[in-house]
Amino acid sequence: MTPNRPNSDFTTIAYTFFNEIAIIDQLGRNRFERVLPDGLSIAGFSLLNHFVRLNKAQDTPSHLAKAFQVTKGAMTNTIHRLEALGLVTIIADPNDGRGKLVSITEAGKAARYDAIARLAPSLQQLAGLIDPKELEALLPTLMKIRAILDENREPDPQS
Amino acid sequence: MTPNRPNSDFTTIAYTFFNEIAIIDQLGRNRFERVLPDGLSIAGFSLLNHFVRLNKAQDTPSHLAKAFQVTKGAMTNTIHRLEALGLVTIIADPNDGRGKLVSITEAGKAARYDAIARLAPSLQQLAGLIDPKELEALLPTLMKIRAILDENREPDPQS
DNA sequence: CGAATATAGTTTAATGATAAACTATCTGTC
DNA sequence: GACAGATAGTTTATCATTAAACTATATTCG
Repeated sequence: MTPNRPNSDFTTIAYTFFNEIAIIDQLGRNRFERVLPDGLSIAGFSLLNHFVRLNKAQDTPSHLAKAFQVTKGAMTNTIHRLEALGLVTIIADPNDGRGKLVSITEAGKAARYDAIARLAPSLQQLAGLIDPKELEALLPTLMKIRAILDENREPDPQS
Repeated sequence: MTPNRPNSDFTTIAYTFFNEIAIIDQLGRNRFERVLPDGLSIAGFSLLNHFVRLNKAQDTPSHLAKAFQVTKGAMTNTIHRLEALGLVTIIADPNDGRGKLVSITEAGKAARYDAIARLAPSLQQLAGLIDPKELEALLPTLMKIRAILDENREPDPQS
């Protein structure tokens, strides 16, 4: 694709790689979204899942934004939507006048559980079509690449 | 993550996989966007690149939408933006009153070439950090997964 | 202490995308 | 040849996101 220049090999591989990644992301996202209960986005589900998986009682918006690598504005939006659905609560941080503390509610835990249950058939189908070993074999390299991209982005996203 | 249920192995692997994919997509996209000339989006660049790589003189919006797996509305938007920049032309299809034909302009080819040149340093950096062989080794499985997801989505996106 | 700076969160404008409704044209079939 | 249905493209409303400007509170240090 790129006119004669060194590393045009790498260029082609990288281009193909990112292209496949983008399409898989799109298809995976789409498949997931279709199945999520009304009003719950992937971002919202991920946040609920974060609380349950890490067994966290509370977390700050700014820490959440960093954990999910989105801007503070995006996190404000996600949290407020979840709050409107009654799936999280937001309180002022008693120890820091600037901060807030987000907690998952019982309804939030239930919504997460429900979302996982709804997701099951879709995953079941995939499990029959993709060899889990083959999928698993990709993970170490993907994680390595992710870490490299993460460490080497130009400036940080607005933080 | 999922309460005791068969295939919870696969569930965990799939969850991790899609999570890594999403982050890599986001970071890769971001890295790419920063470097693109003003007003040119990844979608726009991909379109220009499509014309040059496949050496196509013309293509229809609907074919392009299918090729890139986006909705017709998204393609309308992408094409109109490129047209506003003078990078493509849009004419009525003489053989089909419903259709249009999109062509890349000389300015469009130049913009694509320029974008690739701007991208080079970023790729150069990555080439030094990621083993091309390791990256390449991922491609067959990624492509297989992409094909499986593609063939097995519930309904087609609005087509 | 007080001023400069950093950090937490919100808001605004813009982007690229989707889904769905809509218009216009084409195609097949009775 | 007409009508039902398919197909091409646009438009509208909505979404999740970013970047940047903004407010408010904390922290650091001279």
